[in-house]
Amino acid sequence: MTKNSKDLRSNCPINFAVETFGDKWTLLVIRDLMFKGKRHYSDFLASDEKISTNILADRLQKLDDNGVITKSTDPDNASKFIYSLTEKGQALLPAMVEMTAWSASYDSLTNTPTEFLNTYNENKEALIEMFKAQMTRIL
Amino acid sequence: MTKNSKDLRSNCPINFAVETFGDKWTLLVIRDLMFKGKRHYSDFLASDEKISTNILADRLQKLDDNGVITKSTDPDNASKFIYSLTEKGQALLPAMVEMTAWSASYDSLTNTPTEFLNTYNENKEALIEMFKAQMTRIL
DNA sequence: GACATCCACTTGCATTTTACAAGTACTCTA
DNA sequence: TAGAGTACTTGTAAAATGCAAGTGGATGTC
Repeated sequence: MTKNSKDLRSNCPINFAVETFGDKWTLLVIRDLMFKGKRHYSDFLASDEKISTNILADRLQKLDDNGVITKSTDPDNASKFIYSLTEKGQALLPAMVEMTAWSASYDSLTNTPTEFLNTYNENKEALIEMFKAQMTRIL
Repeated sequence: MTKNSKDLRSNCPINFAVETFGDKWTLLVIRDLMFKGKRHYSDFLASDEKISTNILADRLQKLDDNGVITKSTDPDNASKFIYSLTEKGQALLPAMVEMTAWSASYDSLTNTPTEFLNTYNENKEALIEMFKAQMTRIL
């Protein structure tokens, strides 16, 4: 098996998505990068869902392998690394917004601000553009 | 723990999505219902990714528990069951379309028709409406 | 009305993945 | 140069998954 042979179960796009982020943790890391401005290993560890350190290390490695994030040394502190979304990772924004809208609609306990759904319903594309601009500022 | 206590790791909408369909199989079942017109247990078993029967039974049960699908007896054959998407399940369509568009853009081996991305880029909402109409016809 | 078949599972068990706790190597800070 | 911080790795128990086989209630066939 060569490095580029991904050996997926099928070439269905939904399966590609599942094989990239279909587990209990990967989307939470992407969320932290995309919406919460987290960049350092310890930032992800500190998230509410309490990812364990070995799983975090594994997921960051896989996201890097899959070209969704990149890892670089922090210019402000050589003992730290900065993780950030690649263009491929940033391109998940519309999917993330749709998942958020779905959960906000069906989870009675959601912490999503009501303004999110309002804006989503009024002008979905504007909402996505707003997050895109925010993401660009963060990265 | 009562029946309605879901005991989620957090109330973040992305986490709600992850806890609903964040595993290697659930989205594939939803895909089969949403885009492939599959309805019977044996249809899901026959999908390319080769889900095993105990996992399928488990995922169908969980999707039912979570109100994403319903199970009813097939009027044409009393020994068969029909699984179908609830309104909550159908509401995942925009997220599924976005995931498909993402995979179609970044998976060089994708089997997504090129027409999908063309239509997506030209008029995303029309694409979603088209699939919504197709879904209504299927169900 | 017995008998095989179909369908939707369930069960048992080996393998893989995940969770939790502890430890390590490298870097920065005083 | 001692101590703290950061990003991991390692060990191991628990849980989830994969695979093969079995079960029980219709259904169809003679």
